[in-house]
Amino acid sequence: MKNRITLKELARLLNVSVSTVSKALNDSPEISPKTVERVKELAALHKYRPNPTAVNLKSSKSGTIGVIIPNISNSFFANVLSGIEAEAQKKGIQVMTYISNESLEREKQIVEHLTSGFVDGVLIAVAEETQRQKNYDHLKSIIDYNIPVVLYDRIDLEFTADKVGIDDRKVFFDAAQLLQERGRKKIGIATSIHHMGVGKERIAGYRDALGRENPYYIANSAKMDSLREKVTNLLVNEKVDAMLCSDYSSTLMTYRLAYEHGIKIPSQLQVIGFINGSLAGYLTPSISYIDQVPEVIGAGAMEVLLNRINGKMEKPKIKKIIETELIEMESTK
Amino acid sequence: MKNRITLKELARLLNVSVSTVSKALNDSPEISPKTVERVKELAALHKYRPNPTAVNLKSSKSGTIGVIIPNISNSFFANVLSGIEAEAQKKGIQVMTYISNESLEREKQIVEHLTSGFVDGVLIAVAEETQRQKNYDHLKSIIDYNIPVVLYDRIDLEFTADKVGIDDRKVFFDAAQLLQERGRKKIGIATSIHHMGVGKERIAGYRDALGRENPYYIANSAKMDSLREKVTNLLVNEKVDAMLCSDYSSTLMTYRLAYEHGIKIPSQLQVIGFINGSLAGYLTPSISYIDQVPEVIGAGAMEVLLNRINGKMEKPKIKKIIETELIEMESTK
DNA sequence: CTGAAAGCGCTTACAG
DNA sequence: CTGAAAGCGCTTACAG
Repeated sequence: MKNRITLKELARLLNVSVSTVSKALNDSPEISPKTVERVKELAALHKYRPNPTAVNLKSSKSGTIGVIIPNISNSFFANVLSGIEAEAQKKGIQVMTYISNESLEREKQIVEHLTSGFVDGVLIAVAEETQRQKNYDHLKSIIDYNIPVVLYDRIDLEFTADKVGIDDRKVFFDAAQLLQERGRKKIGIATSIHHMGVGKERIAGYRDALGRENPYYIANSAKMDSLREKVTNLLVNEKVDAMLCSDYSSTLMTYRLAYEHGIKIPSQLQVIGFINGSLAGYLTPSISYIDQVPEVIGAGAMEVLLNRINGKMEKPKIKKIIETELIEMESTK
Repeated sequence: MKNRITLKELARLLNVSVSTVSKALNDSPEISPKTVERVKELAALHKYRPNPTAVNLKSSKSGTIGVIIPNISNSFFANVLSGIEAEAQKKGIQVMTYISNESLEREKQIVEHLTSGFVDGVLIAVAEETQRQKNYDHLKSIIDYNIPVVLYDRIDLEFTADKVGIDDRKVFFDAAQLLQERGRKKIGIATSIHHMGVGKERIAGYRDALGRENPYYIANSAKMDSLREKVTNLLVNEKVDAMLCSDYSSTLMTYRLAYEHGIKIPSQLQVIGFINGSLAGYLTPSISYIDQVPEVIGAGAMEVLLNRINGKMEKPKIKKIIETELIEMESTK
């Protein structure tokens, strides 16, 4: 058992005061070069590292941020976390991870924790239930405690905070247009997130592209059974010739249903999905997808948060839009 | 701006000492019921919560554990994290997440951080590079600092610590046997993790099942291009009639290559993969897979770690094996 | 250039 | 039953 050495112990061994040791290690100009050298040498020998808890207590900073993730099974969020963590590592920040599982109750508990002083800032994608109920009081309480909050990805909601995400409306507008350019006449949309802000924006983008004269084909449900039914209806009865899928589940389900009903992709049905790149290329056929660049969103959110923490930003909240890319693969060719 | 209220402030408002307030809030029998009530009332009014950093400093515990994840894009690890986080939440423990990206260098940096006193314990799945180089010195250093370490999932390596994972050898033995029972004669294996302990065990299980008399068909490479070539060779030239895939990438790649070469699943080729359940059912055809119950592994590892931290376990290190299940779907029927 | 003192927000052994 | 004091491991304004 190695016991971590403290300043006090170092001071005793060197026959100087604790203050001197502390200053020497922090390169204070007050201390003579000779002493600095002696101190640093011994510190290195004993592999001294300051106790982070003590430093935090003094500075009333924790060097830690909290990240709230709605659903880690969704690889999009896993990759956002990856971007956050990479950026944190560069800046020497620790990341506390919390998973809300889309639950308002759980989100409240997490926030309760966070406001007790664990973290210097919070990154959050608001849970589905929270958005459905439009209950943002707990989020306000974070801000009341003077802890900066940045919303990532799920940014289309009526809550004032810094936001980092994509332009959901434009992305879907562009995607629908691409399908039109490919000669598709009956374009449907599948979504399990239509009751969330981002979901609504995506549908709005789809409508914008189709225009008033064309009928809309919308399969929307957060319940998988019901979504399955609605998508099947679009594919089999309405015989749409293209599908736009707004999220991971609806993308995979659309693919699966086309397979089950013997509908050929892309000849009979073109598909654009929201799915991560590594999976997109493996699907059969490979699927055209919108690369949401999750790592970039994560890193961007982290950057905004750090600027906010360090007081480097103007008062008004900002909205940072990350550019996405539509990657064409077999499903639209 | 709400400033967090402190014990001192509370004491001032109540005209008692800080000690009294502290004891009252901690239900010390020393304090009169009346005082306890007064104190608690005011504390509740001001939503007092103890500063965790100060409490940590006193107790020299952080109530935090560190989790090192090799690769978060792999949904298996994302789900393990989910299990860890859920268990942590129950026990009131915070989780610091670190992603090694399979890099030894990064893993060393993370450990450097962890040993400076941030955490009470560490959960780790050792990075690929680390295992390849068998360089475990940094892990030993965690233990030297008296911080308990539990290895999860990647447990077949020569490093003594508590371990929680699955019986990789048996799982693959059983899977290969199932394919034999289904009448398959030429069973191949695809793996991108053959140089890791778990990968070796899986191949060993496959060999055990085939026995000495049958030829082995092994496609192994950590490089995707090279793996693609080797799997193609098994499928097209060797004409294997079943494939066992040891990990996420090799599973998806095998499926994709069968599709590209017009090989029908399951009639011409039966496949068993390592992939998460939600994806397995959506693939076309749906794929039989080994459910590694990642959440259970995460929760189990957390439990062992907490017991270790609280000194509730005997000296010798333990190995906890989690039961898996083979879920049959269309690809083996 | 060095050190004693105060303090970050708590807990707890000790005295009264 | 209450409070003063010491201490967890640091930093820093102040004195010398």
